[in-house]
Amino acid sequence: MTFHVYNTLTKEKMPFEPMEAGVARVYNCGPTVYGRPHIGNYRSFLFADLLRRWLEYTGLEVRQVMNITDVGHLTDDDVADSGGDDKVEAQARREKKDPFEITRGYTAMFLQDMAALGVREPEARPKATEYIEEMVTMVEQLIASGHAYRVGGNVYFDVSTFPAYGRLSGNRVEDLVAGSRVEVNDEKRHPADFALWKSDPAHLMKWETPFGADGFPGWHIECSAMAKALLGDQIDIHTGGEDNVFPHHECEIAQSACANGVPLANVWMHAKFLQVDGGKMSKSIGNVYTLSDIEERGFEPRHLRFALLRGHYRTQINFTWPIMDEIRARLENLDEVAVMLHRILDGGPAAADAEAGRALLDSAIASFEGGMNDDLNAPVALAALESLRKPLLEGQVGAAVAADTLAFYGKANEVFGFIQVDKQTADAEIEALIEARNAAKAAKDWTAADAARNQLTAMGIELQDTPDGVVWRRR
RNA sequence: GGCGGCAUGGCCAAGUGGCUAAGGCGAUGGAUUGCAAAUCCAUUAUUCCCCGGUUCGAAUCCGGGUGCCGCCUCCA
Repeated sequence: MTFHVYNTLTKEKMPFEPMEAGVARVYNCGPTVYGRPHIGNYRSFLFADLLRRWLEYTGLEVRQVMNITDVGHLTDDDVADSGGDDKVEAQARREKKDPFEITRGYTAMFLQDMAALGVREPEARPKATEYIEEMVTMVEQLIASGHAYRVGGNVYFDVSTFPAYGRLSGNRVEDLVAGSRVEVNDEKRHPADFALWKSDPAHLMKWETPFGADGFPGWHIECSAMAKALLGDQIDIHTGGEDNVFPHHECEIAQSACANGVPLANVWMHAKFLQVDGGKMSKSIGNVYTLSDIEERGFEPRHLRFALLRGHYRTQINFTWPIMDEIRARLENLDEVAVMLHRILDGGPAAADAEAGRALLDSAIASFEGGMNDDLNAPVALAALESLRKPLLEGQVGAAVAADTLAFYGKANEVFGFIQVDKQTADAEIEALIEARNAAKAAKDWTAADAARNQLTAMGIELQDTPDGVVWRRR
């Protein structure tokens, strides 16, 4: 089975076929760095990471680009004289800092969180401020080809020149006008036209361009320009959160297609929003969590990674603390699968027949790959990994199969990235305590034996007394 | 007002026309244990939000209702 992906543009699952054999070009819409990213943001970035890792698993070279938006989008595009109210500048005023300091600081925070969550570095993380020239070039092209028009220092895209506008989101231009709640902007020929470039002397982040001395880019042009600069006119997959569908991606599609003459992306994939406590997360409820909040509650970043990848990316999933507790328990069990496999490879008890369990492994692999190939069905793939545990506990796995299982488990974890697959080694202190307890047990000195065990428990070491002696694992 | 998504056991989460509705977490009883933990055995949805309909047959399709969520306005 080949990898099938759901394409928001066609509303269908289709086999994924990269334009260039063996290479997938992927662009992910990244964060606007005006604040600390929260667990909702993480979900869509983790989805992008999962996609990239699965493409790699299938043998493709992945050329992945995720932008960093360090120019604030306007909070209100329709008011021409918006007074420079953009999110980055608003935050800068709140913190009494230079807007460039703001974006630098939050970019660093974002990258730190991504690293902690085990997100692989994309090929490039372009910053919008470093591609102003490319944006200007694209805007000029759009003007020259009649898809955009200037009104003073402002430039707007003319949606009437792109009939497919609205296809991605299912919006019709007429409805957009009817549903518009914002003031009519007299400058625009059509209310649905969107800004490519704006000018405002009061703006702090501004650039001198052919459109004026005090300009800054519109909402959507940066992604079109950066995708083109780094991946080419046409790419395989473009991803983002579901909120990006409209207007952001709809506008990208229009301006890129009109500037480049080819469709921007063949496949558009969108991750659903994360809910918290069964609803929208909100600052007033106080459940807009960041990675630090997760860690303060005693969880590791990989627990959150698991929690956010546990559901299919196109279904809305919920985040609650009890769910995190469940995740912790599940992850301990997944870790233990690796522990048990290492134990067998080190000569521990295994099924007499070295090939025992082969069929179980084969079906787990088939189920894992089948799940992921079906539009990244992570729950099915995870179930396949969890199904490996029982045969191991029951001693149904032979030495040869254990070796192959461990190899597969490692590969599978290259995709999920939250399981402890490497062998857990004991240090001298742990060995000594285990020895001390064994000795105390032999002498029936239960107080001393329990003291040693409690000490190990405090160190996160769980002892398991088996008929073959004591074994341990980290918890 | 316009457009769209989702609703499966105590919890999480697959399944989208046909074997006994995956898998996990948890719970209860028993075994085991110096006591625990871990483990093993057994039990834990005759049923898939509600009401109709289509069909030999539906959790899966259609109509209506209810609830939650999203987009249309910055947002992953």
